Amino acid sequence: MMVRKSKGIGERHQKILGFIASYQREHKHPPSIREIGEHCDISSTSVVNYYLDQLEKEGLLERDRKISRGMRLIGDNNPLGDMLRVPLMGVIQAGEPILVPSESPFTPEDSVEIAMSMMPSREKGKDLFALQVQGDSMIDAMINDGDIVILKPAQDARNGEMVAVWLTERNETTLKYYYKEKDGYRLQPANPAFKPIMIKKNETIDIKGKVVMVIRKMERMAA
Amino acid sequence: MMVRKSKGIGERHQKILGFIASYQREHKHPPSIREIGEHCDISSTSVVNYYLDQLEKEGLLERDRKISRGMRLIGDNNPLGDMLRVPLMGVIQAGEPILVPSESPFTPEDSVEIAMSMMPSREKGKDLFALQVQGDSMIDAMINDGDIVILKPAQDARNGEMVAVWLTERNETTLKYYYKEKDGYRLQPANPAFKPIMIKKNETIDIKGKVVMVIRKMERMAA
DNA sequence: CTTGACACAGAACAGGCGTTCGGTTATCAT
DNA sequence: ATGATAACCGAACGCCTGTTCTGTGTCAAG
Repeated sequence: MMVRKSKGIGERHQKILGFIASYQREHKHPPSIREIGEHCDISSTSVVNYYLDQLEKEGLLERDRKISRGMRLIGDNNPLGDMLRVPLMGVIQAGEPILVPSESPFTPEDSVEIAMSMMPSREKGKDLFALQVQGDSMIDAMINDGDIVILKPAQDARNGEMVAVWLTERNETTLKYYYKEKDGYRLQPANPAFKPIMIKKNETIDIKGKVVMVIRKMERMAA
Repeated sequence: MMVRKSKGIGERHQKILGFIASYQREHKHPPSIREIGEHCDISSTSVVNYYLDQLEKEGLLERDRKISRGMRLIGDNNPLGDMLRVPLMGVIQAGEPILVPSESPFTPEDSVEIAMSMMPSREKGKDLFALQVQGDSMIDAMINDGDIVILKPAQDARNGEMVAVWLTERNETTLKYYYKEKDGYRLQPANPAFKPIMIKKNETIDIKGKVVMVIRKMERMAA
């Protein structure tokens, strides 16, 4: 028989970690000790328990004693994590006002999953929503056609925050950094190559939300 | 006593769903029927079972019969999901070559969590890595200072793919759309306002990887 | 009033499942 | 050789847990 001298983790440990991960991916709950044994060619539950204890000592696993399937993978092994499901409300484009989920009648055909750990500040509110940018009108905000922007509903903003605004007078939706100034507002593009839009006090701006995150998937591109 | 006429889900159902979600967030495994009962003020396991069956009929829950804690939330209720943990290898900036995780000696001080469902194509390979952009040198790629780019190691690319390249002759790292042409290569910026870089056949380009995704967190901005 | 669906309680049963303990084998340092 | 240690096995014990069955009170329709 194979004998290893108790240092670090061996092939058997790896196999068990891998099995727990794949099992949990499939069933969404951890396996039992006996299930681990079956799939890792260990005929005795006590041996599985033996390995599990070692993995716990190594800090790769945590166990809730006495609780069925009470184990969880730690660190890089853990395939599961908290995530936010953000409803994808539709598209945002220059010519049309964006649709903010005003209370109930929202039907997210699709949704976007974001890892909790990636969320800035503590915008962990459940009222976030996402829009897909259509067209090149947001280039000056460094946002491409097809990008997904995650927004948090808001009516006002603090200086330096990027907001989605509906410019009533200009009949335009845009994403800009917001600055309140003495004679009105300054809407600053993210791209320094573009000039800011100055809004006089008599004009109205309609802040729809704060931009929390921008995601761009690089699928492919037309030639 | 309260009596509801069997249509849809009521307050009790909501409470149970909420408890399962929060329990799973905390323990990383589902609760037992008795645990649900305790926290939802249901004194009999049969009643919990009763509600669980209804939730399953409503399609909000799935159950593995006979299996301890064998339940999972479906759809928007599910707080857990498959995610990829991508190692954050460091920074990418114009003046320096990027460090690609060449096999083993990689020490991801930090990592980035991406929902599996957000991954383009089937780049579900585990060899992805992330870099944080430093400086404004990638503006022409529509990528800001501070953005995080997810890369897939590659030595060559197909037309239309965005790649990270090290331009040996120019001593520069850049992100561009890649096009092979008759007399060399054309590296096209994402921002149409910028001109492409033409690479002659005698110059060498060193493709480091393909850009799979770009993520921008909008924390705040300096005034 | 009767009937029946519905919401719920409680207890008992049976299998699931973690734990424990006595034993066995193989390797290695002394 | 020999004792120590690591890596197993098998079975038994007992709590954990899902399931099932009987029973009760409420409310609305007939």
